[in-house]
Amino acid sequence: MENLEAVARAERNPDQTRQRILEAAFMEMYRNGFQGMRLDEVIAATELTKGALYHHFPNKRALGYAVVDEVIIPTVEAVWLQPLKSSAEPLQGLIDVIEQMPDNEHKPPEMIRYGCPLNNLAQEMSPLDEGFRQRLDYAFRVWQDVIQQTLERAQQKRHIRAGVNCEEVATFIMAAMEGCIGLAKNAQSMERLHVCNRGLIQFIRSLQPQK
Amino acid sequence: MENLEAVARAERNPDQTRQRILEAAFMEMYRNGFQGMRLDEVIAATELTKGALYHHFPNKRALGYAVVDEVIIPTVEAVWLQPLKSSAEPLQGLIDVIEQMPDNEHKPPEMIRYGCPLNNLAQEMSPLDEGFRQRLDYAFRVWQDVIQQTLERAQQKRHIRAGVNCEEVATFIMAAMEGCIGLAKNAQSMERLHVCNRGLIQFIRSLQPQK
DNA sequence: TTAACGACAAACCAGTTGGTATGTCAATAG
DNA sequence: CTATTGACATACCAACTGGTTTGTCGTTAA
Repeated sequence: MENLEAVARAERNPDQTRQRILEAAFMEMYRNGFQGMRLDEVIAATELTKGALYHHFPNKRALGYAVVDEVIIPTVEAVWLQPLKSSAEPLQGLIDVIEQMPDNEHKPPEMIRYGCPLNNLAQEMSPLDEGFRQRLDYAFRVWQDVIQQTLERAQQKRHIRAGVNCEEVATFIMAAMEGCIGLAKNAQSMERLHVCNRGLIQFIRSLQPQK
Repeated sequence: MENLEAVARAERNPDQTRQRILEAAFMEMYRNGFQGMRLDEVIAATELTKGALYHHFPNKRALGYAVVDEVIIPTVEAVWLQPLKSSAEPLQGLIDVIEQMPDNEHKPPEMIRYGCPLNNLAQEMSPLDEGFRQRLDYAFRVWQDVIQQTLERAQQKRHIRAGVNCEEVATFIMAAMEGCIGLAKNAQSMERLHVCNRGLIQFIRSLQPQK
């Protein structure tokens, strides 16, 4: 009785099944893009069936949206935003996040090989699908806000000059980070990521007051 | 006789046919990515047939490679590199190129809507196909070299500090440019491109000697 | 004059893809 | 005890997609 229930619970757990689908779909989208993701591959990875997938998601697009909302955005928040929010030294915290970028989130090769999941999807889908675009734009704006707040904290501590336009600079830093990752991904070179990041850090340091 | 030849030449011009295919394929790839490009759409745009397409290109991938080699790379050279090479004032020339970015190459909306053809393809294909990756990596390196040479000229003219590492900075500038375009594309906002570009120009100005 | 060839056209094909219709089965409500 | 429902499984399909085969026709070389 107990045993049977346990088995049944293990085999039939809708929330867990849904989560497995989301994670498999994320990996497929990360590697092949949304258009390149094949539902058959998601099914194979989850060891489920097409019926199961279409029970949880009405179509491919809805699955893609759910991956953005429930996987990508929470991951960005956890990996990029949380460390910034919680750093006591805002400017150094920002530099630390950039320097630790390659080690973060996924194993190092993953990031060099496939780039940033958020930006990948944005570049692929934003001209093609307004639903994707809006979701990804939201993610970028949240991210930018956190960078901006970090810069403003640094400004209050006199770690960067008073004349610096924090909103403008935050926009640029975020764009530059994505640019660095993209370039390193195309070169398939960790060295290139480091070189590029050093340029970015040099920019951030240039915001400091001249002694 | 003359007339017949002229008609025949107009209707049967292999080089021109090939070029028409390349241009139509480029537009399809620019809008939908390589994987998203449908050969049927290329055929429809050229008003040719599948037989004609496969007469000029052995398969889809070879067509994609040819688009990179014969359309994208020459365009990058003409639009981005030539102005830099020929500018008498290197540093201001670099800034001008960035400021005129939205107007350049294609009509303004085109660039905001679909981004940079080179970077789009790089982000989509570099993890999936080594042939694409190498071609696009070559394009990025040529581009970077030109920026680096421009910076070195500026350095000789004492327009930027002697201590600046021109290779590192060139890498970063190129990455940041792509990042700015990508961000603006996701936001579908020209204003955002300008904001982001101002950050980049601020960085370039920070390389100047302090007075 | 004719055989070969280059440049395409038309028709066709096999594999893949997103999506659907139907069936099964255990849990739960009444 | 039974009807219903949620959570899947199985089988299937129409549309599409890259690619191939075969055919046409004007030009060119021998």
